[in-house]
Amino acid sequence: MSEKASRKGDKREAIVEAAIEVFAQKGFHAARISDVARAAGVADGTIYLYFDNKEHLLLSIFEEKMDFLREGLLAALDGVDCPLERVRVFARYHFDSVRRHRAVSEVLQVELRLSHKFLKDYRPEKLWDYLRVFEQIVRDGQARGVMRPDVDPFLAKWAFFGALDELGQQYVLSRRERISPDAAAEQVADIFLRGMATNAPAPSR
Amino acid sequence: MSEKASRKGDKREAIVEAAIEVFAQKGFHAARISDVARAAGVADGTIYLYFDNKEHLLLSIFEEKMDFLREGLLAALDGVDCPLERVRVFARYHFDSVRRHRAVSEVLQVELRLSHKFLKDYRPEKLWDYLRVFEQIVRDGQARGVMRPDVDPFLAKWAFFGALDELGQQYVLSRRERISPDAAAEQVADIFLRGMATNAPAPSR
DNA sequence: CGGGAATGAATGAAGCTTCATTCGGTTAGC
DNA sequence: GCTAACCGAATGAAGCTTCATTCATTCCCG
Repeated sequence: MSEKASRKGDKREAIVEAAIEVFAQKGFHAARISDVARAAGVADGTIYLYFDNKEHLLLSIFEEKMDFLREGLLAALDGVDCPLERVRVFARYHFDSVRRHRAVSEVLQVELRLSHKFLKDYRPEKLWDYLRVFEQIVRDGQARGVMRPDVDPFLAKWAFFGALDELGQQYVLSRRERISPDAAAEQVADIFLRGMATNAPAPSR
Repeated sequence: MSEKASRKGDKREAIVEAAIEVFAQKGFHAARISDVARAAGVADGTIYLYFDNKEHLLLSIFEEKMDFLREGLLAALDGVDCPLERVRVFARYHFDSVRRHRAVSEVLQVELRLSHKFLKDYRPEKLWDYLRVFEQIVRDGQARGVMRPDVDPFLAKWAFFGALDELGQQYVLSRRERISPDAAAEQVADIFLRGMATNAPAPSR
């Protein structure tokens, strides 16, 4: 029953998940459509029933997974009021996502950058949405007086993301031998919190 | 005279510089050998007199330019004693390099990551040498008591580099409209210095 | 049986690499 | 001093491989 009911979406879903694994493993460029097809258990041509071309398949992964990540982030932040604490939760959530969705992270870390740079008209709006959450946390923190007003939220956002992303990449590349995601999260949070907080925190409210 | 004396190295050099421009512009994958050859003013086949293959050409760029960057960094740090100040100089030097060698930066930012991840046996030792300078600054700072001992120099190194690299990338991508390299350098330095410094600096010696 | 979904072999473009050939300059012989 | 033989850097057209994509055919469900 349930197998049949979800039949339609199943194949598309299988292709997406297979593509994530294959792209993470070999990289988008080196991955062949036939690799993805084999991993998904479908024929080469079937992929073209669901996606216009190889590139479109990649972009679909970006869009869908970034949406998914952002939603998880908002859920993780839900109920956390203090901007300082929200920064810490952000860092923890990010590294937790890397650990739990390793292949997705690998694809995003490498291919999203590449696509943004070289695909003529692709703008990673979904990534920006994700990061805008951090920017807003900083603005809130400044409005509440718990973060220094001379921090530039725009620059801080990219610095913070760069730190998260680079450590995430090292974690993934090093096959988790050298880096503990938990330690990385606390370290990045510590540095940025001390870096951005006002010396004398305003009274909590 | 001098033209003849330097005749030999000239062509190789021309190819490397042309490749940097072309790779920065189109990306390694999309760049054709014939593009590089045309830009360098040589024939396609000539490139293979100096480089084993396309990939080797790319790796040569990494090796040579990272060496160059590290030497410049050491020169910039020369005579700067205080670890805190050295962090600031590092950040300034990095963004200055991005601004002054935009094409090189673009190639390193994108292709070095890719190569590290997907070329079976390429380890970007030269990048690690560059970053090890930062790690050593932190260790010195801790030994002198001006940086918190609970900062992990290894993690801090990657976080710092991630922040520099991401902002550098945004600067390059945005065609320098939104980001001032100077502001970025000060912002990253500020955050990391406040993030890593001990509250009460030890007496300077 | 009808029709949409799926197949996978065939196609053809793309571009890295090769290599037979060219050509300017250097050496050696007279 | 002049010419001939040689050298090896440089050339660039063509070969060869590698896939992304297509589409005629088959399959299977209702």
